[in-house]
Amino acid sequence: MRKHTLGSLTWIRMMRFTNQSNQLSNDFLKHFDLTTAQFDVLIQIKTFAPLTQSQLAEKVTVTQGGMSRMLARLEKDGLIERKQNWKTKTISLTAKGEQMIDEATPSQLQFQSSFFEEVLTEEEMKTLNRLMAKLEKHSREKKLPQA
Amino acid sequence: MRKHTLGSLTWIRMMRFTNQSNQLSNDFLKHFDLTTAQFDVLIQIKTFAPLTQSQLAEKVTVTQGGMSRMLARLEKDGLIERKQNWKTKTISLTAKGEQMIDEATPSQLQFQSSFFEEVLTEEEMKTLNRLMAKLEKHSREKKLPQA
DNA sequence: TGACATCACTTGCTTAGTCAAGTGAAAACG
DNA sequence: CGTTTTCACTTGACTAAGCAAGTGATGTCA
Repeated sequence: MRKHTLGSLTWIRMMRFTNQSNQLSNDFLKHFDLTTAQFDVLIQIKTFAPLTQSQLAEKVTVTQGGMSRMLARLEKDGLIERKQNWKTKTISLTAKGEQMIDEATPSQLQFQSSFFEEVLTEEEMKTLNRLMAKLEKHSREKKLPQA
Repeated sequence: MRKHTLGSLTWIRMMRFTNQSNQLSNDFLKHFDLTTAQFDVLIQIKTFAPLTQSQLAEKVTVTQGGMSRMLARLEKDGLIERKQNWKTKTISLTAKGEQMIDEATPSQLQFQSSFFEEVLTEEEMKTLNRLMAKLEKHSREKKLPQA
């Protein structure tokens, strides 16, 4: 028992790390009345608007149902608008949403980076980024049925 | 705008990757009627029992409230037992829980490893593990008030 | 034109987790 | 002995997400 392979060890560590840093991030974003998940969605909208819910869901790797609820909350808070447009709903930021994300972005990106910059060397960060790119791509492909 | 630093890019990638692989893991564990979160908790109990709820919560980086609920579910499913023991509750696996975790562990660890082994070289995996160890330790320290 | 299929989104039910207020037993103080 | 603190845990209200069934508008085909 306990065949803790290198991979499973790394996996646990990564889970714990993302968990911790996500909580810290939520904490940090409280100034702006945002959560990490909301920030992520808003930044995608800002960057890629106009787009539909399904496109957005795909970008942040969430199900359509999850996205539907998330957007309902953001709409209730007045950060985004959804317009029924032919068969789909087109999503865009409201002025308030725009302002919010612009305000939060610089410090939030800085905050995210700090998790890495405070412990790793420039070289290590590049390596890590490269490895994560590989891993992410692979898991994404694995997720798709059999495309 | 869009000062996407190296760190923030890496962060997003890691988030997406853990998200994806977590879902795949949940999918995989469905054979055993378990979720990733439950598997994680059970394995900790198996390894460190007997222990209290707060100790367990600390190990899997969850709040006490979260742990209370998690254990309530596991108890309802008959996988663990909680005994009021002086002031604290002592947690242990039932026979059913023990059997479940023993059955699931080898393939689940193998599955977790596969995310890495299928894309990275031995050398890269070692590097990644080392970097994650650093990062995890750091974020853990950051999380504690000011200890 | 009417029956059916498809598509984009919503919703009920569930797991998982957060925070903060609440509870109940034991300890410590006076 | 009674009051107050402390501790370990629970619980209510909430965000976030998954799956699967449901809805409603649009397209297709006989």
